[in-house]
Amino acid sequence: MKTPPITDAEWEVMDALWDTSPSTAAEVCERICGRMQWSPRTVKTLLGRLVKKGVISFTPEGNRYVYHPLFPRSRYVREESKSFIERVFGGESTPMLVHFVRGARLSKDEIDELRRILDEKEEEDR
Amino acid sequence: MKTPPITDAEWEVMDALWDTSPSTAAEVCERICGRMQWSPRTVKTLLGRLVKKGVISFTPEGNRYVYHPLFPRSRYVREESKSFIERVFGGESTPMLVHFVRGARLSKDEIDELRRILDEKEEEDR
DNA sequence: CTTTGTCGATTACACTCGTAATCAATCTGA
DNA sequence: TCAGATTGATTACGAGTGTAATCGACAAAG
Repeated sequence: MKTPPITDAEWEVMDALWDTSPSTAAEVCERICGRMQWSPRTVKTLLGRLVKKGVISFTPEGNRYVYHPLFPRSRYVREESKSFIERVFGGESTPMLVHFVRGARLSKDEIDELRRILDEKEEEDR
Repeated sequence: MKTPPITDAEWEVMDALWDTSPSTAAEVCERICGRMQWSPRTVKTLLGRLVKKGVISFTPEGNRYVYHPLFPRSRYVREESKSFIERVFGGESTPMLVHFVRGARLSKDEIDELRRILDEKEEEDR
């Protein structure tokens, strides 16, 4: 099943749900309405749209709905990454890596971690 | 000067312009209308919007305009990257690097190149 | 000169997004 | 039991987007 595309505002809601689910609209709002300066209505609208898109689902519980994601976050990370790399680096992920590693500010530890990962990759390649 | 945000369709046009500029509307269309299945009208609309946004400019030449970008591509790459990392990795670029290096398929040469970059970074950090 | 094609400018139009208000049903506290 | 709070559903509405068509000016062709 293909993941439906979601917008910026919807990501915000999804992040709350991926973080803790299932959650009611009120619970989601509690986690993001402050930071986003959103009315609870806005959150409900977004939840409704996400349901209609098939990105989340819900279970009625008393008079309210308890919402839960239908896809793991990693799935969306993968797709967002793909379209980002596609658009900005023409689909080539190695130049992208070079670009970012070159531009990153990295501590000694982080540099070592990346070296370790490269070592592993070299291993498994053989 | 802050770069105005541009949409997906506008990126397509910008890519053509970054690739070869200055260019007339017809030249841009020649490069992308086929792939995008766009009418030349569409390209002209987009060029007009980009001008109005202040992303490109033009010089009248005879009865037509010759368009050119006002910002280098790298500038937009930087900003797109920032908002992507913001959204998907919560602004933390090191976890992002780890994620991508881990997931990449890299040749021996590419692994070595990345090692070299890491070495350089270690140098300059000291 | 007149016709025909092309240019940029203006206008179109349905769809999406962000941001909510309203409404009908239902729960809850007094 | 009854008024107020809360829920999801429906509706709103301006700005932005994708995708063009139309219009008036001008240039090239005949």
